[in-house]
Amino acid sequence: MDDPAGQETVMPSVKRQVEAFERVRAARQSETAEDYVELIADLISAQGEARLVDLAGRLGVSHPTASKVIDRLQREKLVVSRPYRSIFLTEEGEKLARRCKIRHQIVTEFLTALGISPKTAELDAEGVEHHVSAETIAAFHRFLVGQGIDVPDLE
Amino acid sequence: MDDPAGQETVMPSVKRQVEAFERVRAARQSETAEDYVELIADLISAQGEARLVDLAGRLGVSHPTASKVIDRLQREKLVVSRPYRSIFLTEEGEKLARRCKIRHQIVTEFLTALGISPKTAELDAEGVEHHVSAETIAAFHRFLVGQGIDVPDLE
DNA sequence: TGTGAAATTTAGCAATGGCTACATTCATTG
DNA sequence: CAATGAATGTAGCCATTGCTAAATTTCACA
Repeated sequence: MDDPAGQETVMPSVKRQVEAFERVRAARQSETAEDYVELIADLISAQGEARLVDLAGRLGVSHPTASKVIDRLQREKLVVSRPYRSIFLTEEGEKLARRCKIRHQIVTEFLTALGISPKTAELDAEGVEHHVSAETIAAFHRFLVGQGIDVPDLE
Repeated sequence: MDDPAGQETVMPSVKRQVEAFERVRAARQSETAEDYVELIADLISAQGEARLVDLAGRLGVSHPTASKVIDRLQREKLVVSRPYRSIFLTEEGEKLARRCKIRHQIVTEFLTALGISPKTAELDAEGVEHHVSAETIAAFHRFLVGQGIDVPDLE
């Protein structure tokens, strides 16, 4: 009983749809890590160090929650911290943070260039950034360059 | 110790950043519901009914997993199903599905119009769609219309 | 009509990320 | 140098969404 007569069925192939959902689930896995790592990098550059309180405060989350995530990131070698001390990024964490920051900027500027208000652009970018592929980022970048907007290079 | 001298600190305000992260967390809550509801609508329109197996198959997930999510959606009054029977949408579920489908289409067509390959556009749209605000959807829509591309109305 | 395969449900496990409440450590300052 | 308040850690709860394995129901067909 596939696609009964007279019905325009516009569904993606099972294979592609499964692939899409798998990618979304994978992104969900990395989203939290990316947000934390990016924030930690920002805090270090803004305040010289990243404390748990500030992280939790910026994320709008309780400190025990932030603490648990930091534990996970430490297990995943993205972050280092000693008890009661502030949080540092590993090499790998720094690399991830850099990539995320560039991607975040491109998405934000792209949305702004489309005529979206700065506030909405920032709010949406925070969610969208984790789901845009390299190809899409490249397209956003191309668009910005085409508009004569100066934007960080893609390495 | 805010913004030490000689350091260009480009961080959003705490308030806005918290708001952004809160919105992302809220979106995570609704993402699953939206994906399921949209899929159920598609399956019903394509095959006349939505069975658990097909749902799970399309999502790339085990059926017990899909079953648990359906339970939740039923608690949330988006879906109805009797034991061992196929799955239906409530009024509310149908409304949600319609909104999601339109949004999904606009995002996909927008990405495609930007020059992104159809495959990537579909893959990325699946993740992005849950994180674009009404304002951003409107901007995408405007862009498509500006390109002379025909696209469903925003109701 | 009976039976076996397919679909669904149920039980139970794990990881993640929320939370509150409480314990501990650090660091400032009186 | 001791005390107090802020920061951090720990324990334990919950919901969600993954999974596998096993029980149950439905249904089609021999």
